[in-house]
Amino acid sequence: MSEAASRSYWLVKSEPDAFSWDEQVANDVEPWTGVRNHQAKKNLAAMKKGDLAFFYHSNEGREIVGVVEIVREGYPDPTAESGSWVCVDVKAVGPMPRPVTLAGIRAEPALADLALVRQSRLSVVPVSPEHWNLLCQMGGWQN
DNA sequence: GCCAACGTTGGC
DNA sequence: GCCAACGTTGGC
Repeated sequence: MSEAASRSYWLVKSEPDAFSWDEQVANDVEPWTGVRNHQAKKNLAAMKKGDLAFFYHSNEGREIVGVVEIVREGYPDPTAESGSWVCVDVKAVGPMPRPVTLAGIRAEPALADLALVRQSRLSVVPVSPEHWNLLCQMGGWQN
């Protein structure tokens, strides 16, 4: 059983005005806080150390700009007073050689059922290994 | 700037 | 428990 076989893949969104890829790179490791949606919380809670996620710029850019690794699994979000929300820590792995735009994703029939496309408002979504590999190819990312 | 999708709130 | 009103997200 290799590590890759047990690894899960995700996509997390951030508005570059609020928190950009450049800031992620500068900070290296960053707590992914502020998620206040139950479906997104469920996805955060399911993340395991070593999982990888695409870093997507929503609103401005609308493209996958980098890859991050989950370095700390779900724990109570310190920015939530109730203590009932979840965050993880993510570490910058590297930038997409060629950012994958939303337009490019929509133009690819094989990605029609990607959660990013189907549930456009959800900020933390799972990515299947098949979709991950295809998106990596499109972005010139060496797995 | 507009609008569609969707989650939340509050009246009944 | 239903549903209309409203707020937010995010694409275009």
